[in-house]
Amino acid sequence: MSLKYGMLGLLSKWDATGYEIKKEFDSFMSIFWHTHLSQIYPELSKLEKEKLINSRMIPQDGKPDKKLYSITDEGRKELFQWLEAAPESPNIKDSFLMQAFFMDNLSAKDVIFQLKYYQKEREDRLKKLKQILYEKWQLIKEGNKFTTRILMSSVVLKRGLEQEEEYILWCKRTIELVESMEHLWNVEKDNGVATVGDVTDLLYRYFEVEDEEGLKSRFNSGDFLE
Amino acid sequence: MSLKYGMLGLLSKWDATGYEIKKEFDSFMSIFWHTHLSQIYPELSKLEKEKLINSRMIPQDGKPDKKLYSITDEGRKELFQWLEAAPESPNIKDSFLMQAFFMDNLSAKDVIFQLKYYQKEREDRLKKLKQILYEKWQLIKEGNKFTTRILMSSVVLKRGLEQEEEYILWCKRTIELVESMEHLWNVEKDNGVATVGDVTDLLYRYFEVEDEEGLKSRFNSGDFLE
DNA sequence: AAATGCATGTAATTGGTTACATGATTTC
DNA sequence: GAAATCATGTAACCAATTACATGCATTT
Repeated sequence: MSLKYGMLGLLSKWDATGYEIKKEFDSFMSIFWHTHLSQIYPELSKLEKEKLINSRMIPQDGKPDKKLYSITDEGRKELFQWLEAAPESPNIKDSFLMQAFFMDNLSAKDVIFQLKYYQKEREDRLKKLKQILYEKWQLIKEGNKFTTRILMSSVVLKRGLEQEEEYILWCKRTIELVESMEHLWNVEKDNGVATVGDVTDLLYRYFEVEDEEGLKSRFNSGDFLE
Repeated sequence: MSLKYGMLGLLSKWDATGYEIKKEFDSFMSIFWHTHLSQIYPELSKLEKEKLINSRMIPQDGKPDKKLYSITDEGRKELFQWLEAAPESPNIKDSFLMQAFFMDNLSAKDVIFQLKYYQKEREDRLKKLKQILYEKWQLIKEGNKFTTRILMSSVVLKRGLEQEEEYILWCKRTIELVESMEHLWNVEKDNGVATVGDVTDLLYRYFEVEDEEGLKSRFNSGDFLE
């Protein structure tokens, strides 16, 4: 349902072709969404049928003709209605975390390998983000105008950066933890048991608490009765 | 594609019915996935046809009969293959961030309202998570066994907590920033302009940097040539 | 010569959501 | 008396991905 509004949102700023919309989804908007050309084109046709946007053909030389879309007044109205509507409650789908959740089936070495691999993926994402944002920052400084548009892009970008940085940090800390608990895998292989006491110090450090009380207050927000 | 493995993963730990699987997705696994009963039941039938799981009917009194599923050796094999496979690159879909990205179309007051609303959603999620985790922690302490299974759940849970806490913090900081920049909306209404210089101090604080150099080094990781 | 970019789309398939359908028991 | 819990499913629909299809210009 959100793709529609992402497209209307873009077209509320500039006229664009499907191809250009896709590029925007691949750069800045990759912070919060991703889609395919084969989804964009039918969606554009649909929005045009609903009269939320309209199009005109632009002939080009040396390049294929393009179909430039503009938002209509009805389109703007529908966009604003969505912006004012109650935000959807988050429904996260993080397939890597799902994988990690079941990685006790792997050897410690393999777990670390997967974590390092994924850390790199996130680092690449962060690098790409920073590149996009550095370019935007140069443009903003040149124009020397600070608008609400720039403000709202900036806060979203901040979230994007944070998200990547935090995930990378988690990967690093988790790799360290698994390394320091590698013996757990051997203990289990020999049908032995490790007690909770054996690992409390490592756990406290990982959860960034001082002691049992810290862990308790981290898990227990003190308002169970709701 | 991941739902399949989430279900196989669960069934690799305990036998379960569709209804029980759903409950697990609604509690701990809500950190990284969500689904519906109407997706789980057909998926179970499909997995049984593929011989990755099998089922037996359990009659109950006072409650409807239930269909208990177990994983097969082939199912385990396919699960392990997935665990060893290269993690998918993240494809985030965050409809609230998309909304926020276009909120320059709203008044500052409305932006703040939406941010506060969403902050509360995230706070509720965090509270729920903490509750689940506190209960798990009690169980772990009682059992006094620390296994690789508990380790991998713990690291995933850490990520879940972090994610919520960071998002809430971002909401708070962004509300503050928008409040302190409310004048931008009035400036634009009067067709005026605010210069970048007018807001640099606020931006530095928001991006947690000291000065232009800090901002630059935050955006520019120094490795553009890749 | 091969790959990438520009530019548009369709078709087939899979994945996910909402609505519908049933029915007993327990809790508020 | 109403709502929630337990328990299973189907049907319809919408969203998203992968594969297919074309073709010229530019870059490697």
